[in-house]
Amino acid sequence: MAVPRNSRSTSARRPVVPDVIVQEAIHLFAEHGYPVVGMRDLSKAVGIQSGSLYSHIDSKETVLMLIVEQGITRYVDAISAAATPDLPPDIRLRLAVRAHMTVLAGSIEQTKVTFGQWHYLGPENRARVVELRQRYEDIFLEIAQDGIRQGVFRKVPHLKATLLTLIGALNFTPEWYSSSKPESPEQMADAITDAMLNGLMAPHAGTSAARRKR
Amino acid sequence: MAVPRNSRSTSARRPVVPDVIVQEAIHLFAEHGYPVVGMRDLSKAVGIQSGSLYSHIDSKETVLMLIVEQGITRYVDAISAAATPDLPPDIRLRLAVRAHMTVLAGSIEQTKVTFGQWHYLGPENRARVVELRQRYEDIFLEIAQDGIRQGVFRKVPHLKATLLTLIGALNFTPEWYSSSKPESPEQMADAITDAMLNGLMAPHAGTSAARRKR
DNA sequence: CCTACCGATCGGTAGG
DNA sequence: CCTACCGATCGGTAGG
Repeated sequence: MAVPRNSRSTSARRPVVPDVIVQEAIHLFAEHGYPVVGMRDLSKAVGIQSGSLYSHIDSKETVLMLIVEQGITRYVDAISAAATPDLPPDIRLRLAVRAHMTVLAGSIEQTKVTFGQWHYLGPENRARVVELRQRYEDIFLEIAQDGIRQGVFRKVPHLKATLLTLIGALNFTPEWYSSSKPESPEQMADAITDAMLNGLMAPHAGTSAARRKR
Repeated sequence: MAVPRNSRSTSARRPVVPDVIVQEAIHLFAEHGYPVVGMRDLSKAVGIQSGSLYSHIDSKETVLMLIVEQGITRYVDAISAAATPDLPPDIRLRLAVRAHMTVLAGSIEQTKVTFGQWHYLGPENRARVVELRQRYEDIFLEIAQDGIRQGVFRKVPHLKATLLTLIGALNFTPEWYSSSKPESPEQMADAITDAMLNGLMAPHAGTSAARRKR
C-alpha cells in the first residue's frame, strides 16, 4: 500500500515512473490485455485514485511503451551478449536460446505483454518497437548465416522460413513456460535447441521418402 | 454445459449470422484486435446502423466465438484428415504441417483472430475453445509418440517442449505468411517440417560439443 | 433495418 | 495525491 514518494527529478518534466505502477501494469496487461484494462483498474491495484496516476505518467500508452521497450531490449542485450561471434555457430545458437529462456524465466508476464500487445501502440512507438524487434531477429539470422558459411549448418532451401520456425517457437514460450514448472530454463532451452539443430529423426534413419528411393 | 449452436434450421428464432457480418468482423478483429473494435465500426463496415446488428447477432462475443470455433475446427479437421495413422510418422508430420499451411493460406485473418484473440471470450466459451485447442495439439502428440514407438523418431529428452516448439512455430505462421508472397503453402510447410525433422546441422557434421569429445 | 436513447465506463484534466 | 468532473464512446435495447 505504501506508495513510494516521487523523487524531485532534476530534469523536471518527466519523473521516473514508480515501480509499483509498472509492475501492476505488467500484471494486469498480461492477464487481461492492454485495451481491456482501465486506468481505474490500474490505480486500484496501485492503491491510489485514478486521477493521481497522471502525476506519475503521461498516458496509458506511455506505460505500455515502457514495458514493451524494456522488454525487448532485455532480450536483445542478453542474447547478443551470450552468443558472441567467436564461438561455433551451433554453440552460439544454444547459448542464444539459453539466454532467451533465462530472460523469460525472470519475466514471463512482461514477455507476454512485450510480444503480445505491442500492436496497440500508436504509429510512432510501434515503429520504434518494430526496429528493436528486427534487431532481435537479426541476431538469429546472423548465427544461421555464419553457420551455413562455415559448413556447420545445412544450406536450407528457405532460410527465412526456417528462422521464423525458431523465432515462432521462442515467441510461443511464454504461453507454456510457467515458473511453477520444475524444469529449469536451461533444460527447456536445450530441448528447443536440440530440436532445431538435430531434428526429430532417429540417427541413421533417414526420411521415409529417402528410404523408398534406395 | 450448453454449447451454443446456431445450426437450428427450422423454426429458429435465431437466423444464421449473415456472412458479411462475420467477414467484416474477421477483418476488423484481425487488424485492430477484438476489444478495440466497436460495434459501430462493425456496423459501418457492413453498411447498416449499429442497432440493426442485433437483429442478426446476440452479442459481440457471439461473433468472436463463431469465428474462433470455426477457425480451430477447420485446422483440426484438415490436419487429422491429412495425417492418417497408417502412414509413416515422418510423412504424417509432413502432411499435417502441409494441411496446416494450406488452411492458413486460405484464412490468414481468421487464423490471427482464432489463435490470438480467444482469451477475450467469457469463461464458458473459453472452456470450449481450450478443449478444441487441446484436440489440435493432441494430433501432433500422437504423431510424435507413434514415431518414437516405431523408432523413426528419436527418443527426445523433453517431448513436451519439443512438441511445443513445433506448435509454437505453427502458431506464429500467420504473423509472417502473407498471401502476397510467391512461396506456396507446400514449400513453406516443407521448410518447417524439414527443420523439425532433420534440424539445421549439416549431415555428418555432429554438434560442436560432440566433435570435442572425439 | 432505422431512430433514438439507456446507463456505464473510458482516458484524461482542473484545481486544489 | 485527492475530489470532482469533462466529453466521448461503449454494448445493447425499445419501439417502430
